[in-house]
Amino acid sequence: MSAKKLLLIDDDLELTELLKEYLSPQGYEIDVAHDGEAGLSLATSNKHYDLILLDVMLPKLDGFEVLRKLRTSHQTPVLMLTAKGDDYDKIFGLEMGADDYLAKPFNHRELSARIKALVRRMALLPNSSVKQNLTLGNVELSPSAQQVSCANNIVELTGTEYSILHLLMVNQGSLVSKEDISEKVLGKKLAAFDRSIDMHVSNLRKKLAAFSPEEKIKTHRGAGYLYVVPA
Amino acid sequence: MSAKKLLLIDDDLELTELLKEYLSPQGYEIDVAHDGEAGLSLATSNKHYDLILLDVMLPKLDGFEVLRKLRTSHQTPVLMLTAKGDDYDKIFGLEMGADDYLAKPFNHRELSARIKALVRRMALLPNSSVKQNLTLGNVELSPSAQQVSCANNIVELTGTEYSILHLLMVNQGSLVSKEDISEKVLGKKLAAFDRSIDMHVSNLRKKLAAFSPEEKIKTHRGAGYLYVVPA
DNA sequence: AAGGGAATGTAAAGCTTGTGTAAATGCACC
DNA sequence: GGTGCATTTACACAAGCTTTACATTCCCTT
Repeated sequence: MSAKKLLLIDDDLELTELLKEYLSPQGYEIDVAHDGEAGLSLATSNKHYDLILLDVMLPKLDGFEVLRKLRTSHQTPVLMLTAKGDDYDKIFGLEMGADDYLAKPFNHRELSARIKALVRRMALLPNSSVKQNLTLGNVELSPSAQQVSCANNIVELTGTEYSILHLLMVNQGSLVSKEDISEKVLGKKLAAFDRSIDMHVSNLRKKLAAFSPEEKIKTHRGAGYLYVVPA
Repeated sequence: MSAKKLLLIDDDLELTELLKEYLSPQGYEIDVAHDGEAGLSLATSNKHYDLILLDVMLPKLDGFEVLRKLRTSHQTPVLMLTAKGDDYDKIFGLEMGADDYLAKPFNHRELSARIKALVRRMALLPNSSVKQNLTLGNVELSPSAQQVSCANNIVELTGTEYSILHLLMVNQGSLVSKEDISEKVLGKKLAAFDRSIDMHVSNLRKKLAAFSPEEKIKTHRGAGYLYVVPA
């Protein structure tokens, strides 16, 4: 198991130094950003952090904003930190997609335990360590670049289209319901008469068909979609 | 997506009732156990909870013990609750494999938010249910894809046809009445002069016959249908 | 053995509903 | 205000479930 990479986003220089010194010996690699913009840019870089520690009070872009923007493209676990022990803040952060929340001042051993719990849990996820390319037929999907090529042509996909294709390809040969797609890709329950998944699939098919005629995403009426690998 | 199943293990009857009433309307199915042994036994049953809420102070088997034993076989996410807000307890729980820790008395909205965060994160796991294929003779039925192949040809079936075939194959060698088929597949009682089951069976036979001549679905006049596997 | 009625087989028509997709709208970001 | 993407709206279409209609088969009765 390689060292886990953490990103610490906090403007308190004293605290970041302290945490760095405290966590490094525990086998973590730690990068630090001191404002929201720098943090977001690191978080969305190709460094692939295992966990982000995010302060709420930040210059340039506050913690909630960083989280919101991050979640439009990344699912990296986030542990939020805050000076305010305020319940409302906690709830807000968690609902926005944070995985945990700790109020300052915190017991450093509790922080360490919570980091460990999150990292441990994430390690159970598939592909968390190695993001390898996924090739099926003439479609190749590279998670590191969030890019797809089909018959050696680069296909320009939006983030959502990419995520749907990824989900379908990972579950290749198995049916994936629209409910599942909605929850895993859009992060919300599928509402009645919601057609957005259909639209994304439609666009996805159109883009893939431009380079590869054979049908890859099959519809199972009333059940969901299915990615089939051509024999 | 079906409702998330939670298991609440706590001996405080008042609290469990309260939580049940608070969480049920939010779309969770909640089972309750009032001591450690009952809780552990439910947790390790085949109910497959999405999340376990575990009190520390419990009769018969304390929360830490429940967690320790659970973790020898299961990875179900656990959120621990405790009357003591003591940091040492928190750290101990988290290090033992809990995913989160909340001290009583807690803000119910914070609990709700933390449950949501854990469930959301777990939903990113791949579909764990590994459904086994069912093969009889040269007919192979794959539940994950809701697809059937016969003599290695993919047979295009509608959802209803698939369900009927599945039902008949599961009950291979024994008779299945039209009443049963109607109730289990169509979800309604069979009405007099209703011919729709006959139609589905007719279409099913036609599609299977295209790849395999021998008769597979036999009619028992006045009784129902029967899937026979050739000797 | 023959006739008749009831259950079944199935083609075709009817009807409901999910799906494909263009276009409009909304929304955030620049 | 323009761009890019997600979502909603709208409508046509097609899939597939059910009904109808008639042919056929199977028993049961005589």
